[in-house]
Amino acid sequence: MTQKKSTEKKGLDYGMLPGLAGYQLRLAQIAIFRDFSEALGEYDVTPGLFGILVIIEANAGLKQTELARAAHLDRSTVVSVIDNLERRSLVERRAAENDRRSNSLVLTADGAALLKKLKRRVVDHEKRLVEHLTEEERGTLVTLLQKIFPEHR
Amino acid sequence: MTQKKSTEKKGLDYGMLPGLAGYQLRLAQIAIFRDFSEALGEYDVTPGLFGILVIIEANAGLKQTELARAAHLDRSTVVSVIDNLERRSLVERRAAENDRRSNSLVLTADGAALLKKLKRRVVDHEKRLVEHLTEEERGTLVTLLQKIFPEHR
DNA sequence: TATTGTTATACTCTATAACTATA
DNA sequence: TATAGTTATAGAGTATAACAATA
Repeated sequence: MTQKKSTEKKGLDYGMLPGLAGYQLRLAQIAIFRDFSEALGEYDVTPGLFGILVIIEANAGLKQTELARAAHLDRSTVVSVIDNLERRSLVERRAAENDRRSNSLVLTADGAALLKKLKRRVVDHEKRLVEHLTEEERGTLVTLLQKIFPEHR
Repeated sequence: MTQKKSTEKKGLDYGMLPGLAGYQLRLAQIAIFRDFSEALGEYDVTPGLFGILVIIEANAGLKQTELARAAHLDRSTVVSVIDNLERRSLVERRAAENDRRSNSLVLTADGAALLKKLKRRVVDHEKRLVEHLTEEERGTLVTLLQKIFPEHR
């Protein structure tokens, strides 16, 4: 009931959707995923995988269950993710000290080298992403999002 | 290299992730999806399905291909989505006028009635979502997201 | 008993390619 | 030739449940 020019030919009416933060978040997510994949396409690394590599690098030796919690994944899902990264020689499962049930996850040299390249791409991607925003707006956006999901206390 | 208190026991280091708008968007998305599903759980409607119902309501008679473009889905994906909604008697495929290849999509009476209920839930969900934001911050957030993904020109 | 990693399995969402009927 | 919808198929990404080894 907001827009009147309906018989114009192309533009559909999105109803209440554009006013919903949840919907805008969803759209932004889609745009981001596509640009991210394009930017890192040749390396076959999704946003999720990138995040996992960063977390392993920043917490060398962490256990699979810890990674699961950090990445909001089930333990069983982490198994296949690490299988994947280990197959590609980016990550290694090491025997953990003190607990023979656990694995300690570390980046291999290859993994660390790749991550370095990925980070540069991601920074470029991030710039593209917010290129229509001023530096201040970008900061505001991150702050507002953190308020919605206060994970990093 | 930003945080120092690493041996504290629980809190992992997220490296560069928290500063990335793309990452915060991703986290917010996860939180939203979970709360949305919980809010509409008994109706078995995802954020995506909700959006599709809204678009069909706001553009009664639109064709499947038009819906595909609007919802960023492939034509073939729309087929199963509409199969699903039609099976649940929420949407109807009608013969389109002027073109016997196309279907015209409309909400059924049941679909319209359900959507009315869903909208109330979604408004509540949205309130919860942004409850840590002021009204002004909420407006700012939507505006900033629209700038990232300027779909609604 | 509880926890870690694993397996087997399945479900959702999505896309690609080839087909059909119309245009 | 081109387009609308469909089918068959496949691939991510994810979860649940049950299990063996270890705590």
